[in-house]
Amino acid sequence: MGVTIHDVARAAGVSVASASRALSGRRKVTPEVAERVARAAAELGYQPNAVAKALRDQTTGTIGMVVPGIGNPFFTTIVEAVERELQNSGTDLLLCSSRYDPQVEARRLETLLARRVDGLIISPCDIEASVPAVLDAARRVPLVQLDRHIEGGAADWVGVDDEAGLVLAVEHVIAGGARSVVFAGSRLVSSSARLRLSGFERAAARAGVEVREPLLGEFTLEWGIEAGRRLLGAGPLPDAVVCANDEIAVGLVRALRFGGARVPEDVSVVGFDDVGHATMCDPPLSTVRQPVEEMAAEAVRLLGQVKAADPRPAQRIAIAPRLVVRQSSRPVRADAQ
Amino acid sequence: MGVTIHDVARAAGVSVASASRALSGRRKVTPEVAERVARAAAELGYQPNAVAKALRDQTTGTIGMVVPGIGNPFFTTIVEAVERELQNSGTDLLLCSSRYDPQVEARRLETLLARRVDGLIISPCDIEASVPAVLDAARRVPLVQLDRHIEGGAADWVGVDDEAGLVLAVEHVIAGGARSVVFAGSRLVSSSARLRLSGFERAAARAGVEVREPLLGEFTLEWGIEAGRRLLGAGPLPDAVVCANDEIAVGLVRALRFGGARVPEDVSVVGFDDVGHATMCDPPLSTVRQPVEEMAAEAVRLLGQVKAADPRPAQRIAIAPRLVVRQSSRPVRADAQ
DNA sequence: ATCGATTGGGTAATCGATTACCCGAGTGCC
DNA sequence: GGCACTCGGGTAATCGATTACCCAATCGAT
Repeated sequence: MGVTIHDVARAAGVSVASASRALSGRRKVTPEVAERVARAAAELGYQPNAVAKALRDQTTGTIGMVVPGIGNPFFTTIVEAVERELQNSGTDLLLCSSRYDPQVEARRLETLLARRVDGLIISPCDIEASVPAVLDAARRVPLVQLDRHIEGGAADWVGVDDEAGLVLAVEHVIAGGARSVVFAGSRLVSSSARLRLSGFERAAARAGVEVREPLLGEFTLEWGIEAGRRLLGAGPLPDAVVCANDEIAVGLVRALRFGGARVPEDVSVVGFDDVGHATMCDPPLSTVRQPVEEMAAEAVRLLGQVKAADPRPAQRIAIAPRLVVRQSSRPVRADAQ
Repeated sequence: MGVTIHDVARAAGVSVASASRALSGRRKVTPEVAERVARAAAELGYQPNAVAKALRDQTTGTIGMVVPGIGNPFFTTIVEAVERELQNSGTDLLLCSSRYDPQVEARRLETLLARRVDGLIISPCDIEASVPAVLDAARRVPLVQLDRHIEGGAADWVGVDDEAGLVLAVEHVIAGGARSVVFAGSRLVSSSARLRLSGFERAAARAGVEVREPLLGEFTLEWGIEAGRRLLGAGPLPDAVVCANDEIAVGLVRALRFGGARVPEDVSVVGFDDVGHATMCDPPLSTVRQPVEEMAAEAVRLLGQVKAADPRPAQRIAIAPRLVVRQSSRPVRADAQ
């Protein structure tokens, strides 16, 4: 363990400078030297020490990513997309989970900064509580928020247009004939949770349909099941339930069916995200697709342009979502509208 | 950006040695010096450079983990468990996905080694093709295999006793009255895939029941659905299907029900893993539970003991799985056996 | 008073790779 | 032949934190 460039240089009978130059090709050496160094490196199994290189170059070839949790399939999908995107540029990803806890999130950011990552991509777990840690990090290193963001708009962000997505979903169920709608989402702790609710409310109000009290819990299958139970226990069902993500929608459909309701005949259900198993549940879920690949590519591209403590105004790139109609919502009626 | 210990020392009016000692507490300094250094560090917002520290100490406080993919809920669960386990010792996790590709896996190992991780935890994607990269890595740094492993037994391993788990599952469905059984698993590219099949075959042969041709594909929901379709298209259903993981089982149940078969009345279905949504599908899935927390704890503990190129024989720690009976399998009949 | 030990602080080496800087040899041109 | 360049190689500084080593001051004991 621990073959250094000095060992290679000695074995090749040249100076460390020549060895380094031969290996990196950043300055010319005679073919003779190049040959000897290459042979020595191969024989000794030399592998450059990335730590030393990072110290000298003041750059680690690493970017840090912090997401609320990797249990949620949306985040695993976006992590994979970011990793794929980075691979092209030879940078590695240090992945951390904040476990939906702003304190853990702040600690993870600290250690990523101590490890001198070249940049950060973060989906802040809490729209308010995450503010100080995120702004502090953005002051020290290029940072881009992906999907979720903190309030105030002071840091760059790439994500889907949450409000527009919910408008699509609401207009779709109304076009299918729904006269009463309800929103099943998450407590309003994240930007996604808030914007999706407000998009829902705006579209529903504009359409003039009956709007029930929203059901707010977690972004999980469990909460979807619970929300379905509550709907069943609260008198006549609404015509449509619009959910803040697919997990909730899948759980909700399951609970409604278990309680004897038919989907979509009695109730239309629409999800959000279109990752994971939306195509493979029963019935296949109508949902709003987030363009995950595009978001990841855009985040990486933007990260390359951002500088730490950038004085220029923060960019906010909202990518348009797309409605994907499957079988959990009633088809659009010819006489609608 | 870039406050160094020299800056702190200058601001405090002491040498870098004193500053370092005051901050680390590894040698005594006068209260006066301690106070001035602490104040200077706080005022300047000093944060030690982990890269420089790693170079000097020859240890990075980081361990690398390579799993086949984070789309599979079993791996996300085990990653989370390992991360929790490591957090206590203050070490960070560099997580990589091999995407089920031995070449990608080898490259990821290379970069983790270049970054001088203090250890590696790996679930090798291919029982044969992963051999050279894993053995090479084990020669250079402490390495523990978790869950999957390479053939030959040359590297340490922690996991569940796959064969024993399948025996539990088979004996359970037979106790429930099954006279014909089939295995739905994955192509035999990983140790898990092979051992689970062999456990199945051994138990079924011993019980003397009819054994159909196994269905081998991927560890995914999609493959479970496909496997279910194939069963439906191949004449009379077997009494029981034992699956290599829960994803397959959930997909298979869905396909069978869609095709009109009743679970568990017509067919018993048993999964493996008991992570993710086994409790929340319909019907709740009977499965073999992997003690993920315990496996993660054991892997981290073992990693602390392993040395690179350890001459002592490799350890193989197989933790006993536990059968969890829910509603996808017929209950054990009083008259059985 | 003197000697040895202890205490606390400073200087500089160290980790490994890169590269600024310097130097000698060779080349081309007048 | 002499001058200006180019080319390729070597020496040592650099990145930042830690610590081996050294030194001065103080204290206690004889």
